[in-house]
Amino acid sequence: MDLLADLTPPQREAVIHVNGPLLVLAGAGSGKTRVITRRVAHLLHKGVAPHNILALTFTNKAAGEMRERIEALIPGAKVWVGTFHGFCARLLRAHGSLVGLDSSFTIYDQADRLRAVRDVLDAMGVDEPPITPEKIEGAISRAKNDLATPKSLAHRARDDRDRLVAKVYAGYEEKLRAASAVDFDDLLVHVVKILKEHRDVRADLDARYRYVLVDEYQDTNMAQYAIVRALSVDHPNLCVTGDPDQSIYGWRGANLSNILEFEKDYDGVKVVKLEHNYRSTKTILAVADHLIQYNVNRKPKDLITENPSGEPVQVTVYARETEEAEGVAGRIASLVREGAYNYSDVAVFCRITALTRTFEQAFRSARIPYQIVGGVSFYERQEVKDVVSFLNLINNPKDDLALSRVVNVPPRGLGKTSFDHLIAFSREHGLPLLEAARRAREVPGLKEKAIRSFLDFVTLFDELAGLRDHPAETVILQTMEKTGYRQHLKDESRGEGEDRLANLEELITAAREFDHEHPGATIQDFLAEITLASPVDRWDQQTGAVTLMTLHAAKGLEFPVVFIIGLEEGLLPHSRAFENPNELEEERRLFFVGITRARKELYISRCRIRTFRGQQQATAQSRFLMELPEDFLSYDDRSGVSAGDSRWAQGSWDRRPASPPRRPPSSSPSQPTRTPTPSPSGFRLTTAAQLGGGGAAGPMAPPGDLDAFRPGASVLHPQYGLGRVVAIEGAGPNRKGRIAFTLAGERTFVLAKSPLKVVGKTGAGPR
DNA sequence: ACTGAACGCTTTTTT
DNA sequence: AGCGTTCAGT
Repeated sequence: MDLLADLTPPQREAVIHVNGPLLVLAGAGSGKTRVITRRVAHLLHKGVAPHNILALTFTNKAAGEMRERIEALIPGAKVWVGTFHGFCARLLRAHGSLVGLDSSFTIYDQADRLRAVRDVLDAMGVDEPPITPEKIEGAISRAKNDLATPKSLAHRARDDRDRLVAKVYAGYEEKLRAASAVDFDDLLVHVVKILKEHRDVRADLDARYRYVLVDEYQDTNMAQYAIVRALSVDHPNLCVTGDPDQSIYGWRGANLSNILEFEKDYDGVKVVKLEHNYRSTKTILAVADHLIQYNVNRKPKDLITENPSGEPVQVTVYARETEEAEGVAGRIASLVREGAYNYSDVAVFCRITALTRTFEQAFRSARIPYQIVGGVSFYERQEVKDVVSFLNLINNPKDDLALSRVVNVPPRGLGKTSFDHLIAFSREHGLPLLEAARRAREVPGLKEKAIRSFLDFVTLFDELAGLRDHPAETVILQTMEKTGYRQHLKDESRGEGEDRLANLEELITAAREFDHEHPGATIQDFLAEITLASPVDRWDQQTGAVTLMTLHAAKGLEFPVVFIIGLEEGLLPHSRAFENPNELEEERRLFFVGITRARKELYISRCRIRTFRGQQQATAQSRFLMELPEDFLSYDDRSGVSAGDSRWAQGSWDRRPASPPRRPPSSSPSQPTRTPTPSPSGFRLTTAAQLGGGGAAGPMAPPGDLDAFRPGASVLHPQYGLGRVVAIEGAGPNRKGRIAFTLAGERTFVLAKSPLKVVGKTGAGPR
């Protein structure tokens, strides 16, 4: 076929570019994937050898898609397409020894790393860390993404917490090294180290991967940048594609300047801009474009489409989240009933996974087929993890974390005490736990019964370890039999055992498929595959079901009909982003990504009351709602509070910023981004209890002045100064208010007992 | 050593 | 609210 015939001039430019660095700035829906795959095909046509091409993506799903499309253009092309992490894992199997890594290293997932951090804290004798293990783990991860070592971290530590983090980081590294394990970040970091310290290896790889392509370049972090950079020194035929407006992984260390500075970084960069959108209606695009212009830190970009105008974007307000879910379900049902769409044409996006639960229920009772992407991954389920841990131990006998997980599964009488003795012994002799268990007789303090159990375990292990080089399916089946795990689940008194066995059956199926697709592969390969798999990878557009996923997971996908739910302050934008303008802009980009997934119809909703962590809370509408262009919206308040009073129904839209968003870059602090959030106007009933029909038990609350504290209201505190009500928690006289102070951050007060004064209502009231 | 109960914390997002 | 971790009882 002619690779160029159906391309626009800019697309063609990108496709036919062969040598030298190339930056493709691709707006949402501009046919980016198509351009990349065509370019690969073009390179191959020009005589570039397939093994000289390396295409890197962020998710396996994106990689799979790209591989498929290249395969369709050039059947049998052996181009390496994969994720950064997968690529690095493979590289480390071959070159890991350069950084002291066995080729059989284990890859730790998030749960493993947390476990490891806890163990280190334990070993350090820190009973009550001043920061949570999660935070420490996060700090370590961030450090790694920035290529910081424990030493450099210790060096720039400012306070005790920093020092603790640095110390735990050091202990953590040592623990992983001893266990011959790497975490997700290490996969990248170790490769960076190799590339930096071994010029010959770097040069070889640079020459080998003569043509490198990186997708979603705006989401690369320092480590990923360093890898790409090192592979493009002698042969800078690097093609990166991305869209700064779709950068949504800053929290994970993504560095936007990688893409913004690309032109300065490489010599003679060719830049191609793809601004033509082939996906969405004019209306949807206008809404997205209008919104994203509120970002100050941004390069202007046009989004053009010749698609039809389409329907207005519908914004709906519901009373509470159950109604939001039912409303969406009802809408989907009628869309499908009318025959315009299939279930698989529809997606529902939310900011956080926790919100999917309500929708699950609503879909179930409306008999709408759905699939949830994200949440607890299949491979994180306990029973799956147990079996997988055993596989990990077989593959890497030094993996202490894996051993501690399975040594007493099913229960064989090894409790904490015995295990502690074993740990002490292993520490003293510098042995992996498995070796310590082998010498259980020498371990001081062990009871005869425990000794025997440990030895039995080792015998069992040895037996299974003999299967190391067998196909994954065989090893799993044998493990389940010989350990008695299958029997153990069968015996489980409650019905849960059935489900768990079913999950393990699924694991076996996955292994069988893997064995089939990768003849000659070992459990090591299987383990790497499943550890690096993400929930999104299992998602399938063609299942005839509505898709329910987070906004993050939605990147790179498209659907004819999209619902974005929970447009509330604290949710989107997420409360953790409130204080940081950059994070706030990232939230806006996240919303932007969601909007631009939609091809034909877009529905946006929020509710006035949301139950979160068991608490009912009145919500404030998202500030982003006011940044959408009114002309392209149709607004529907179904929360009931406005019934019969049209003034209220319009209210929410009275408070939008009067000025158009296109503004000089140096606009005053009163620019739209900083506009204080209006309260949910038209919301006469202030507390959750009142709106819910006074459902809360207890004495009637004397409404009094407390009702003046509504989300959005401005308040004054004698000490903390000016603030804004973010949320009201609970109802009645003891209700609490969460106040975001301009200077003092967020604090919570029992309103009746606080010296807070309402000084003004930002929200629209009846005039 | 194992079981059930209280406790406390949380995840925003993911390779 | 739900979950996992820790605690108390047998």
